[in-house]
Amino acid sequence: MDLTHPEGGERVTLRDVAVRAGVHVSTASRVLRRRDRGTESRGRLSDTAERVRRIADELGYRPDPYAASLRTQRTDTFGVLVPALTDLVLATIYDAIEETAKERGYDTFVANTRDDLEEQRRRVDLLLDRRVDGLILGDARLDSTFVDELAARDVPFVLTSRRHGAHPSVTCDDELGGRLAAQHLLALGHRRVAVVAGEPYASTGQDRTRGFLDVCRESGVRVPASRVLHSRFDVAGGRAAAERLLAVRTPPTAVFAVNDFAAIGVMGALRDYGMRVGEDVAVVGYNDVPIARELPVPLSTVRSPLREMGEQAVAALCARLDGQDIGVVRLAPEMIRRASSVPVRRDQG
Amino acid sequence: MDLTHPEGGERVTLRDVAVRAGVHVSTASRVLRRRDRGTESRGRLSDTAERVRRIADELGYRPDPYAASLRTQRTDTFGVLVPALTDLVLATIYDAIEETAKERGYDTFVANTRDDLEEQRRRVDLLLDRRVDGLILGDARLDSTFVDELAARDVPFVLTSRRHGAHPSVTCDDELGGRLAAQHLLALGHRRVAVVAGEPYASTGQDRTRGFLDVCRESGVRVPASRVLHSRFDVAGGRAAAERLLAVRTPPTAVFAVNDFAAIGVMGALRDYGMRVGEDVAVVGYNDVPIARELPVPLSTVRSPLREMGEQAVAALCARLDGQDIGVVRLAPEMIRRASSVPVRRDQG
DNA sequence: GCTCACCGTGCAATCGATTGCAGGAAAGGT
DNA sequence: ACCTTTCCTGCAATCGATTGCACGGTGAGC
Repeated sequence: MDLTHPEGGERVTLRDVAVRAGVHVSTASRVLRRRDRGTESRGRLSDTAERVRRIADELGYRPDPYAASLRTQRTDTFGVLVPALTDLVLATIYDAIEETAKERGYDTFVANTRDDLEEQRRRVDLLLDRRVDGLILGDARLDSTFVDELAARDVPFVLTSRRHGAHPSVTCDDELGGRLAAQHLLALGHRRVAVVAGEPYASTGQDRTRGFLDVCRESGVRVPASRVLHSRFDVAGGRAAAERLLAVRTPPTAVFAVNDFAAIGVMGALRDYGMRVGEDVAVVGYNDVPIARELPVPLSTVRSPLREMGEQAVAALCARLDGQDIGVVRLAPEMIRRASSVPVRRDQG
Repeated sequence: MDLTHPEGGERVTLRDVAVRAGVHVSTASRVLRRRDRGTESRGRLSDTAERVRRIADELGYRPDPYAASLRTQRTDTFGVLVPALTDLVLATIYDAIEETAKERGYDTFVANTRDDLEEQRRRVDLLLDRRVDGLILGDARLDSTFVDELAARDVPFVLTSRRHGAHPSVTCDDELGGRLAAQHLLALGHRRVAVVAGEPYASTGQDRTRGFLDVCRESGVRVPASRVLHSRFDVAGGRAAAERLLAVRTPPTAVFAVNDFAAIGVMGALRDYGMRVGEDVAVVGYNDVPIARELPVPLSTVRSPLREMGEQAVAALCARLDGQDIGVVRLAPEMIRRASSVPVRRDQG
């Protein structure tokens, strides 16, 4: 067996490379470290450097990132917190975060917090134990001072998906998104409208709902509190809210759900009540996830730039680590009209 | 300011605790390390131990996991590879993996490989650089020898979602699942059936398709090759395949898609061709993701125990690290009947 | 009262890298 | 030809923990 190139056995360390190349380990470190910097173009390599690199390649040397961080006090990793990866919205944002971070030389650690305050604290502590260089939080809650505490502790972080006060964040302009939805439904002639508003502690639901209601008010359309219901952001949540909305004498002719999955739940409830989506009740969602357009009744929705949010969140965190000051970034939403929302019928009055 | 308890400043190290407690750092290490073992019950603590613990708590000491792994050569972390976290099926499995791993004292690193062979190699190397104690692969490809190579390198791993030869794996019994789908559709009287078969390199799609076709053959129902189409596992993939299936003189009366999202894509295509799901063409999916039952036409599907797969995959990997031999585990699927598949009509014959 | 075992503690090496400092060689300037 | 600058390299300390070894004290056993 070829003991000089251990495959499944012991790892090749910098020392192995150095010994083999007949140089000191510090020399080997410098040579290999420079390579990473990419400043290759500046002049030819010395013989030694050439040799060290060749041997490192031959031996399949891979530096131990932990040993390096121990010394440098940097880990080149980010921690990412999400309420749940099974939520396609957050999964998409995380996907973009991971990809962008990698391009910039960072690895990421994700953690699910199930929107639980205790879990949020625990997971952040675990991530900080792992010496992450910064955090991206996708689960900020308006009813918690946790992000304020983080800021006070000087932990570098950026919020995404949900914003929180003046803390650095990259989100969709949800208030505008809510306004677009309202303008759309009102333009179709709907006057008896309802909102499936999401969790009260999430800025997403709150802002979308506020924008929506603001436009209604400005247009003189009254929306009683009984037609604005909080809900979970998933299918079951939308369904539960819709069941309450429909169990009245004059149900709404249009429902704005602040999340596509909740909107799908609303559609399910409508079906069970014998009502046709679009024809009997208009439904508008939020985010424009890929299935929205393929549903048996394609879902009208407000598109939010999910991947862009992830990308910019990483950019913002990097900028922050560079000492720059990033503020609150809001990306533009776009109204997508589909078959689930059509003009109100006369008899729906 | 209270310099004895640095909040945002330098970290508290074991040395700080030791000095403060008036003991050697090794003593502090031993005391705190024993706590983790949980063998607390065995007798009262010595004064020293008591003091060290108290001080560690007061100072908010948190051990540096990297420094520890450097010495112990264990990281208590697993690496997890998935084709994409934006696929709810894999996200759900990962969610269970993460939770189970944490219960057993392991942190996890996830990586997306987009089902790309190059990326798969790269990401595994990065995970191994990070000294993960083991890998869980959710993206094994039948057209690649990568897992064979990993096995040859003695890297501890377990496959999930997709199996590969005799390598340790925890999957759904997909062949049985395919059989269930076929039995269901044939029992409804369908004879002109089609399969949206997923990617050819995934055991999931392959096994489900094989099971389905086996039952058809055993029942004397011929399924021409033109009605078995490969596809991506997402909505767009199902839609593309369905468009080809429907662009013929006598389209099938039933379609089995090996994935719920692909099934939703099929439903979208049917709608655009003016056909009604369930009434004109039966559709059966696979996995029973939560939206399946809330779709305007609820989707019949083969339920696979996704969370259980994740849990057992972790258990299997732990067992393997304990030196035990785990074989190929297949969990039972279940047929869920809903409105998207109804008895064939006379005129469809 | 003596011996042996055991427990608690300290010492120092170690894991695998990075980096400030210093010495020597080569290159460049006058 | 001499001095200065620059570059390359080696030495050794360091990051924050863990752990084998040795030593001293205490308690048990006879």
